[in-house]
Amino acid sequence: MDEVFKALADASRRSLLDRLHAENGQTLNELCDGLAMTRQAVTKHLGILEAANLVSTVKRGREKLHYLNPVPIHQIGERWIRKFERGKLAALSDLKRRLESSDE
Amino acid sequence: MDEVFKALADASRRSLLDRLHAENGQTLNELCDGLAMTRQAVTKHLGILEAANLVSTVKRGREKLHYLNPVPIHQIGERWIRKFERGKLAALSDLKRRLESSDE
DNA sequence: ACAATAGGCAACCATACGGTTGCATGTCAA
DNA sequence: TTGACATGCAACCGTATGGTTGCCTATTGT
Repeated sequence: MDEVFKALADASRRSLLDRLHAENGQTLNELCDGLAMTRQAVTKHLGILEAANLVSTVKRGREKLHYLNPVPIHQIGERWIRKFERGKLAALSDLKRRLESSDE
Repeated sequence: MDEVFKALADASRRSLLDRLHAENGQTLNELCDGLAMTRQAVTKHLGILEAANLVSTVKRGREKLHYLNPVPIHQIGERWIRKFERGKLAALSDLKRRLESSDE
């Protein structure tokens, strides 16, 4: 879980996920297109995404295809974000009440 | 958005959010209890959470009360995670198909 | 009034991180 | 077969990050 959060912390990596979401199964070079960084930098990012299980790869000849794995993202939604949604209204009214009472 | 992701990337900070979720409106010292780090370290973490708008604070006398703001968490769920859930099944079957075809 | 309590500020430190360059390896196509 | 293409590996670099220590300020209870 920690690895997933850390992987998602970087905007370049989130954008890579976006691109895979738009078109799945891209090669390294395809994913490099238009990005203002070296291929090696992208390789590292993809490595981190793969280590976090957010991306799976398949080698096809001399190419490496990258596939998005949305499961960890989904799990964060289910196991982490949902927890905070339950208490949301209560927390907000708490906060509001507290902020208002500070004017007294 | 980026600030929120970055703030959530650290396990200590997520645990602070958890503690505020369990009991809202705690002081700095209360939040320090049982944590294996200095008060100053916790202060920094809370500062990052506050900068990301995940925590709001109210000063009451010499104490500072910390309140969870679940809105950014909710937004990540809505604006970011949901996007990937839509294509989830398609992506998974894509991946499955690709993995299987690599055995051919 | 004043000691204790709650917190703030700033400098410092080690390490992690994002990125680069340079070179090596493996695969395809003519 | 050999050159071009796709990727891998490793060393290196500057900066961000998480954490510490030391000291200062403000509030409070007695």
